[in-house]
Amino acid sequence: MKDNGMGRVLSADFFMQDDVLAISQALLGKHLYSKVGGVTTSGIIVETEAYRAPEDKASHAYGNRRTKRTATMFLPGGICYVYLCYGIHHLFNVVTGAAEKAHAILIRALEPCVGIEVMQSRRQQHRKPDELTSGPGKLSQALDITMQQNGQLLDGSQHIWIEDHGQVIDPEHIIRSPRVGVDYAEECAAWNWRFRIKDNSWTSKPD
DNA sequence: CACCGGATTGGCT
DNA sequence: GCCAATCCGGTGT
Repeated sequence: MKDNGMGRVLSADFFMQDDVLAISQALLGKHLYSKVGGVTTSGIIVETEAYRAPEDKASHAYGNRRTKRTATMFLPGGICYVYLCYGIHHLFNVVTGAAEKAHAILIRALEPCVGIEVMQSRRQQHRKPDELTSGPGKLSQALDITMQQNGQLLDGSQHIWIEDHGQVIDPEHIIRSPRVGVDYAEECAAWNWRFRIKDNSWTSKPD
């Protein structure tokens, strides 16, 4: 366990847990950091979604489908899974569980914390504070997360890591709802695998 | 090798 | 509220 003086970097033990739904909720209130090009930025995780192969039809790895893209998800928990969505947006996921279990958590929204001015400049014309990190594509742009980070370790030795700063989210303050944009996933689309901090203004739209 | 469509966003009607 | 942007993964021929 590494400590930079601010918080504890989450260790492999945390990400290797088997219950991706529990980890998705435990990540709320944790701090996601990026250090790319020597610049540090961070935000508090306020919204997550779980994706769990093989049974989850919304997962890229549904049915344990192994391709060049999904290979990352079959690696041991504690690494980044990044992919390009709609040819434009990089979406950032945390891989969890043991090797060969393709579990992943999409980070959907952050409350900006460190390096807000840098994030604003990366967001260019969309620098309104409430548009900085209130969506999975937005937060990747703000933290400069690209395909370069796909497969990287989250242990603090690379560009992306997650810290525990002691903030605890009361389970009663977590909203559970269906995931966004997975209408194609048939019965899985109704599963309440989206988790948000109640009354937090930084979560993504739609509600 | 052609086709379909997406874990989104922002601009325009 | 509608829809284009823009690339490539996945599937089937």
